Amino acid sequence: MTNKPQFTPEVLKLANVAKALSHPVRIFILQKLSKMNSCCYSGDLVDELPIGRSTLSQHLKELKYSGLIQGEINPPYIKYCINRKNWEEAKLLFTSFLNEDNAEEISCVINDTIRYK
Amino acid sequence: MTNKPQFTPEVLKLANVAKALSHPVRIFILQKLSKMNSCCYSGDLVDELPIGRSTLSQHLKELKYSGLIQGEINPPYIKYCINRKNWEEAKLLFTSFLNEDNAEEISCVINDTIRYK
DNA sequence: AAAACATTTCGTAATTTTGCGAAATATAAA
DNA sequence: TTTATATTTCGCAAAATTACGAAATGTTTT
Repeated sequence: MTNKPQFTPEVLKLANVAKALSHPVRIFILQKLSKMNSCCYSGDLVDELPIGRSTLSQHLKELKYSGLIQGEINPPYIKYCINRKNWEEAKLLFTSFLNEDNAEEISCVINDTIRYK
Repeated sequence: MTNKPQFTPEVLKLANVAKALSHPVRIFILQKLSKMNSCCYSGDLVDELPIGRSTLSQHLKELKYSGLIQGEINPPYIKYCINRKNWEEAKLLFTSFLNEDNAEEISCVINDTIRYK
């Protein structure tokens, strides 16, 4: 009879982002792509990573699925870039999670603008 | 022939912390414990989570293994608290990773317009 | 049209993760 | 000493993750 509680959407989102970041290959890719105006091709990345092409492709697929990156088809290449909107959202989520212990200033986002109370 | 590169210790550490955070149960626990002076008993947590006791115990074990929490034996209870030192280190690692995009651009795309139409 | 190229998808295998209930451990209370 | 309590460990099963090479897809170049 004791109803088991559900996770809040925020907790679920955080866990999903963390899962996307939970492999060295994916950390490496995001570290690269998150830098300003940086985009990459799968073929460039594979030379910098200790994995094969098809495995890299799977990691890129996962990052795409998580929304953190996007692939722009530019035949016969695919140009991968960070998805700025989702990346910023993930950053915000994580930053507030990591600083919940010492937050004294409350911030909120309205219409994509960060406002401080 | 082409020597495959290794991951830097920083990338490996980040991936490990992210893995520790990659499950809603573990996010929930850390969210709780990271608040100032907050500690919990396994029995308190299980009522707030949609999993059984033995499963919770496994998640706690994993968080302990990752170094983010610690368990103080307080018979017959075990009091779980954040490991402040490691938590702060993880926060620092993550914060700088998430804000690397403000750093200098390193792009692997050169002469995009010339090479690709 | 054929060959070369960039990348993904498929099929498969090994390993890890997640979850549960039962049993074990260890202490406290009766 | 028996019983109750708090928690973990064990044994198991289902599902997910990671990795690879081969084959497939689609685009250029020759």
